Amino acid sequence: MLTNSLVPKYARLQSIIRDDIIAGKYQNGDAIESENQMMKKYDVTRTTVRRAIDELVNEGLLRREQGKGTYVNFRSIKHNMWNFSGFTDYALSKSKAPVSKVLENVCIAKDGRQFLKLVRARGFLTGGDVFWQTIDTSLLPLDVFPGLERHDFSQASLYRVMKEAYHISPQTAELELHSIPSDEKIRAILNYQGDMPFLNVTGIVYSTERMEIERVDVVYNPNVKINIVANMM
Amino acid sequence: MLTNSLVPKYARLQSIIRDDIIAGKYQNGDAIESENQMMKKYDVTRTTVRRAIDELVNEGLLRREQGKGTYVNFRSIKHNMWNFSGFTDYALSKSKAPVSKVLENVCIAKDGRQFLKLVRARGFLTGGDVFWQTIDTSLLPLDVFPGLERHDFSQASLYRVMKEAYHISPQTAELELHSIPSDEKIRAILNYQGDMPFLNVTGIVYSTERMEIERVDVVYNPNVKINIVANMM
DNA sequence: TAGTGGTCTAGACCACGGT
DNA sequence: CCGTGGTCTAGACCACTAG
Repeated sequence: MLTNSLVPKYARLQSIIRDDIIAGKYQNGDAIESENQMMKKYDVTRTTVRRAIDELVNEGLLRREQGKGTYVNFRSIKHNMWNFSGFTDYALSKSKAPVSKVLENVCIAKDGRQFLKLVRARGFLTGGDVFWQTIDTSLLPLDVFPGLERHDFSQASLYRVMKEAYHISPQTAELELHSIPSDEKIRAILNYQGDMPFLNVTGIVYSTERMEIERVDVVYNPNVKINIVANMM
Repeated sequence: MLTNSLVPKYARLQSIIRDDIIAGKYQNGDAIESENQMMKKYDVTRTTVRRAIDELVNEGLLRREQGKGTYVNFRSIKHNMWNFSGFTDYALSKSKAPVSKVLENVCIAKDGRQFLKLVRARGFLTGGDVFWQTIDTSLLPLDVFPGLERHDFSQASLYRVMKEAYHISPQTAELELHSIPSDEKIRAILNYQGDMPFLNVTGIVYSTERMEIERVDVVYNPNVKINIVANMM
């Protein structure tokens, strides 16, 4: 059933199950086939079946119940993230497909300098659905990054372009945390149905040479878990 | 090394590794021991080692690189203007008079342990007026701090008591950020007139000996500026 | 080439839930 | 009782990285 290929078996099985769920083969709350059934059906070991299911549980699409079965679970997704090291790398490190939608991309003047204003919705693509995580607004000084406005940031990673095209790396961010009220525009962009207010982080990113390279403003989907580790000494 | 118990081996190994990271045995970016080394050291199979590491990768604390190793991934906050290094010291450093009002001070049981639950409003006294900054809820394990409930925390600094009476110092906090809706009770306690939602930080504080010494839940007055410096490399 | 992580097999025993 | 998911062993082969 699952013959050899470049992509691992567990990943292909994962896609098969996810497609079944998205296609509506199972309804929300339905039990999927048992691990034993899948072993035989796809001629793989239980380890491989479990790995495929593990990934889907992590995506939030499935839920296990010991002694009973594995159930379809359409609910909010939890991600641990602290995305100032770059959303793209974060997504890839979790084997998720990062998606960016450019909402605004203009050159503006501020404080006597020219900036590229870049507004993007960021999310993960999973089985045809996008789970929107953040709305990122970046102000990028064009005297530091001349020609930056010609990149397509729906595809390219901002920090990767900084490093590879300009040889500038972000090092430190000075940030300020806010809580902001629920807002219809934000809710629409993030496709967020709940009533919670939003977490908003603004600040300035500095390069290894202590140059100011970005002013950031990030609004997080309340479904995103944001964890940090603070040193107290 | 990992003898039988109720909690699975991979989870205990996971805790060991995480504690090592939090305790600073590895710096950010350091490679941890290889899977093979851990197999021998803890006398478990590679599957178990990998499971423990998988969980930590999922938490965002580790990152794997094929052919190279597994690296510590957390981004520590360099210095924080907020309360986790001690509200009292923070206030004094700003030449303000700290004020605490104890809202609740009870012993409770949770997870089979006894805790002191301490709820305090914290603020600055300026010209006869108090500007309330935060509402701190602390759960303090009484097996770690026997007799803690006899202190008067409207006067005493919690962290000072920890250090001086118990010789235990907070070192690291693992925190989660939330935005929570405006709430009449909170508004009343903080004497906050506006309509902004609140920033809420919850987490666990660890001592220099990697012991869990406090569970915190802090709600901030929206008038408070919360700044952090994040290291991105 | 030696060491690392990535995948996979073929078993085993356990705890839990429902019949 | 049987079937479910939860944990674990003891291997194997692979792809990748670095000296």
